[in-house]
Amino acid sequence: MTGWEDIRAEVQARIRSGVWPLGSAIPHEEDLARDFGCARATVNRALRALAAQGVLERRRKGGTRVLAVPVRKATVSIPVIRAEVEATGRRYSHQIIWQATGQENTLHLETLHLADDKPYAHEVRVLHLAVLPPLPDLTAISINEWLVTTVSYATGEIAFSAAAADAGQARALWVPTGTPLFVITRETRNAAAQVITKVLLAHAPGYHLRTTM
Amino acid sequence: MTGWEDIRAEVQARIRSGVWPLGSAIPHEEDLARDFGCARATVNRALRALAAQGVLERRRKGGTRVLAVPVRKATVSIPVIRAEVEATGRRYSHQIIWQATGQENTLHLETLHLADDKPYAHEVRVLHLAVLPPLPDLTAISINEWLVTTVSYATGEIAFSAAAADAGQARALWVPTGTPLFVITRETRNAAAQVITKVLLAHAPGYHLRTTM
DNA sequence: GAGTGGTCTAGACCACCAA
DNA sequence: TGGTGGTCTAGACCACTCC
Repeated sequence: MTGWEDIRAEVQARIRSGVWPLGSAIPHEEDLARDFGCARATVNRALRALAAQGVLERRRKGGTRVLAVPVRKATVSIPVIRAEVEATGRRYSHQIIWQATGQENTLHLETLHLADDKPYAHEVRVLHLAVLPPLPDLTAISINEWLVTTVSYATGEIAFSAAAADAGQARALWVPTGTPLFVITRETRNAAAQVITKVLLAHAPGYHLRTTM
Repeated sequence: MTGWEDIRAEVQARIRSGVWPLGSAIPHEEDLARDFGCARATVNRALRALAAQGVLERRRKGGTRVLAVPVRKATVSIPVIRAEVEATGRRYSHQIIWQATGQENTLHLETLHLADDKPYAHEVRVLHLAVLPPLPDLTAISINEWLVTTVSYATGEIAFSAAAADAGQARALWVPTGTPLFVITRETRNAAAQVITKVLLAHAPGYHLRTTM
């Protein structure tokens, strides 16, 4: 009857109804546990979930407060491109358009990802070889997929934007220069905060990145 | 010494090193708890976190297995536009460009969001009035912000894409027709799965949606 | 049906940080 | 420095599913 999901819903209801206004502090876990007639751990689970959603802000000693500015948070999946293509029933392939070694032991790679032999996404990547194991044969497995399965879990930043196709992207994706492209840029670092790779991925027109709230 | 984060790291290490190959099943929580010398709840917390990350797949009775295709998951914040603008130190304002009532008790709204009086984003929205409380004065508070603070937590779908500016967007955002725009479309439903609102939000050039992994 | 993850409890200790 | 959230434990019951 009083699962942590129920408590999450009840807390949300109290915020929405104004019992706990935006920006205000809410009672401590122990008080809430007594109110709801459950263990503190159950309250804790509910409040942690709300904090992860962006509804609450929690601080040791500072207590829990309702965020003054509600923020919707959505989780987006960044799949391996091969899986993304095959999920739509198409055949995946990729071509290395160009590669060169750069300064500081880096490898620059320009790759075209295809779905049923039609351009799907154009990728420009810089790899920092010093912080990576020896590379595999990149014609057999895309660098994208190899990194995900090989490198230990890493942190990084992602940015999504729209940009006009430059000459290289236009040629690779069979579109006129200036065509709007959905662009994902990523910078990935290993556990020691060393940059592993930087990527700029431009998707062919029609691409949508979908998620649910 | 053996916190749930340590266990998560250890499980990830075993997956990465091939002890537990992609697609394979891993031991039950109880076994792992004995191995790691901790309570089952601690293992559970770690494995749940990995499942949320997209590393593991868990099913009652079916056990836990390593996903065959690793998926990176990133959480993006969808802020209220006013807060988003003010976070950059600029002054927020908005204008209702056009509105009209449509079929089935709907309200169509075209809004321009501004930062320091320069176009920031162009919004086209359909509201289903039957499932909403009476609307406020929309010149005082943007519909965006009112919905977030008023409507009970809702589910919905979001999609990100790139599109060429149409005539209306171009006029509102002071850009030529055809300019690449970052577009967010949203469909929000209430707890009864009734559609509350649909939005198409086109951002002025230069917009980036950022997040971390 | 039975095995596995999902969750709750009551108690405890700890880490952090605002007062 | 004391209060608050973060976490761990040992045990228990439950719900979902695969067999």
